[in-house]
Amino acid sequence: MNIGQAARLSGVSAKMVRHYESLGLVPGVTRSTAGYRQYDDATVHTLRFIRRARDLGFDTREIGTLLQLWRNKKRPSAEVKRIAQQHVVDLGQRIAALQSMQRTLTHLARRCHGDHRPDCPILDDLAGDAMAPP
Amino acid sequence: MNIGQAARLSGVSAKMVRHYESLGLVPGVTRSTAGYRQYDDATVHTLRFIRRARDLGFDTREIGTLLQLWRNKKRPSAEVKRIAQQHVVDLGQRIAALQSMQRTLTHLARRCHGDHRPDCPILDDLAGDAMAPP
DNA sequence: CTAGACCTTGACATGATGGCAAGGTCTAGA
DNA sequence: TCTAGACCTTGCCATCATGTCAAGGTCTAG
Repeated sequence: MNIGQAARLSGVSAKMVRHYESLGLVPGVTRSTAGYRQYDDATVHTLRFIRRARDLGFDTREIGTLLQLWRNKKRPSAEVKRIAQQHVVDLGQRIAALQSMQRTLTHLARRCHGDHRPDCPILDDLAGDAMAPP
Repeated sequence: MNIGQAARLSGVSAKMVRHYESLGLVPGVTRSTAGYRQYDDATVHTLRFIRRARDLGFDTREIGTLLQLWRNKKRPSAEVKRIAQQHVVDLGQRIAALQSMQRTLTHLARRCHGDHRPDCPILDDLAGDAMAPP
């Protein structure tokens, strides 16, 4: 099958299929006489794996490692688990950072009148004139 | 003062000071005869404003708007509040997406033995062989 | 034979930031 | 006065995952 169909079946855009190939995540593709990439079900399966891993927030480096482990029938599951747990920690840090921003902004917005008047604790905070706690 | 000192005082790297200038976030800088950018306290104040806004996750477009409002003494605070609240919503969406990933991965990792054996629900999930719920 | 769908490569853009390189300038100390 | 070292300038490249566009080749159904 051609790249378009592989893309449709896997949920990965044709562009990204080529990109993953250039990164070495998908093994060497065979080509038709005209130079078209030819895919089989196994490759589509790999692409779906990549897609799912991306959806879970893994970056391409991590996905490369996961693919190796997936292919290695003698892998120790501990290694997979370690990667997953590290990723859970990373996600937690990113979540915490965003939550901290959100908390601050929510508090500031609550104290802002939000009418035609110009005075605004949000701008005051950004400008560094932090008010004393109430 | 030169760019290095302005950078130190504002917490914005010299590189980014120049970048914000190119984006028009900081007003035209005066130059010394040798071509060095010269800054005053007002500009440092603006740079601190930008830094704080970045720390709260605003992108440069939003920061541009916030700066305009900050400079406009007749601004309606409602407009600032609207931007802040929209940003809170955006943050919420990003947080939710990350939390969803984190939840999924945490569940999968919990079910993974994490020892020398190769079978691993994490890889099974990525490969699409989702197991039926227990 | 041809229109239209599909494929190829390659270049450029995003957004915020870092790094490097080649060259000019300023300042304190010998 | 010379000089080392710190500082400044511009400009280009890289990141990361993804999209878009362009110019050109190929395939297929009518």
